Amino acid sequence: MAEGLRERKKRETRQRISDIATALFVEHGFVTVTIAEVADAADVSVNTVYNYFPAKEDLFLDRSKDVVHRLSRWVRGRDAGESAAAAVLREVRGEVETVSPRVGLTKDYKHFLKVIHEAPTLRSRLWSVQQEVQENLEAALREETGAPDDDPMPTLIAGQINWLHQTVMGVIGREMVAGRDPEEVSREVLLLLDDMEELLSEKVLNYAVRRVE
Amino acid sequence: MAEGLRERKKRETRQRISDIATALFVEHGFVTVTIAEVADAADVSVNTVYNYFPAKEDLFLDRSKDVVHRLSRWVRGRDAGESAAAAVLREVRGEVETVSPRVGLTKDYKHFLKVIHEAPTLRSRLWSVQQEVQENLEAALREETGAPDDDPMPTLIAGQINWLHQTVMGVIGREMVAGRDPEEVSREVLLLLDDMEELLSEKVLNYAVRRVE
DNA sequence: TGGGGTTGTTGCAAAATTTCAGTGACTCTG
DNA sequence: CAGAGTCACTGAAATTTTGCAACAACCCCA
Repeated sequence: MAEGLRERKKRETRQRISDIATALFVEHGFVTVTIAEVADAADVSVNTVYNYFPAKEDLFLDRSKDVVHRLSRWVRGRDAGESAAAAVLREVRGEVETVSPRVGLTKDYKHFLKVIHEAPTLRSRLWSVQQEVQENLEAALREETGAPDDDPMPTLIAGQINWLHQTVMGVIGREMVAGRDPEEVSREVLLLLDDMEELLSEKVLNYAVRRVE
Repeated sequence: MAEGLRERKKRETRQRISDIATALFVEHGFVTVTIAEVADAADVSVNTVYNYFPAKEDLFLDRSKDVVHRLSRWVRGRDAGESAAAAVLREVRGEVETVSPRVGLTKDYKHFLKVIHEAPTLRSRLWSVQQEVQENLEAALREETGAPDDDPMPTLIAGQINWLHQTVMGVIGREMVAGRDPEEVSREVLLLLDDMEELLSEKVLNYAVRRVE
């Protein structure tokens, strides 16, 4: 099962292109940097870039793709006796408390978001990533609870949990772009999370509780 | 204040382009139809099309733009003694009960959604419209309640209400694309709305209640 | 170890989207 | 009615994106 040279090179090339592109975008902006420039800097042809990334936006959002499975992963990993929403709350609080870059609590996240902010097509794509997160979560909930296909509850709960996550990411983004201090934002968001938990109904907070053995 | 010949022609041209484009997209799909074909059919130059619409997607989503103010309008028009969420629930139920095309309960909505479904860039753009709806609602809530800028509550409530709306539109879309009967979907969605109302906390249901004179 | 199939890469070319600067008709003001 | 300004429209160019055929590096198996 050892990975061949071919596959490694492929992965390396892809990563290199994405990294170089991201760096260029952060420095000069998304619209100004052309695909040709990216290809030049990465020392590949333009076609090779398109071989890995369907569109220009994918060059920048490639790393955001791991967020897609975050919520479903957290839910699947919930403790015994813990509900889906409770698990997500716990995990989010953990990330926020530790001022983790994974939730954007880092100085340079600002530059990242700035690129997205000034490129409408990128912003659109980011929202559709959020949508993927929710669809993914819904599937996980349906699987974990064994709810039938016509049961709307997984859809609804996924929406509620996604609201939680999306709002937190949104607020963090807004504050970081404003140049706030990560530690400070962390403290504020923890308070916000308390507010949000209070806004969730008991039905949401008690959905998909993992059976205690 | 009479509208000059210039402005009328302008509006007419814009509308004509959008209409023709939409018809072509519905018939042949979004990717297949080229801007040049749209321009030809509308008897204008390609550049004129771009004069009115910043990007190809805007040709199709132009009519969806009035959805942006829907939630904020409903909230601003809430009855005395009625909360923001209650007003939205009431209005949505009204639209669904009357099997209104405004919420997509119509046979030909299917073709409309099909165009969006098979064009990733269009789908992205649609999500960002939803986002605009929420931002708009948040602003309305902040204005109506007079909440200070650092009060997170309007953001949170807007998110909750937007969840309501977005989920309803999503379910309707899904069912209509599946070829379901509008009347039938209407009945189902009314039940769904009851489920959703039960999932909303009292805090949400009682936010921004209009003072009784 | 060598050959045949697979596959990533590339150059070339074309189609389509999108941007830009100019032009001419219309409008408004004095 | 003269002149300045505005604005829709146009032609040309830049950029993104797709398609195809060729090439070379890698992988697998005899």
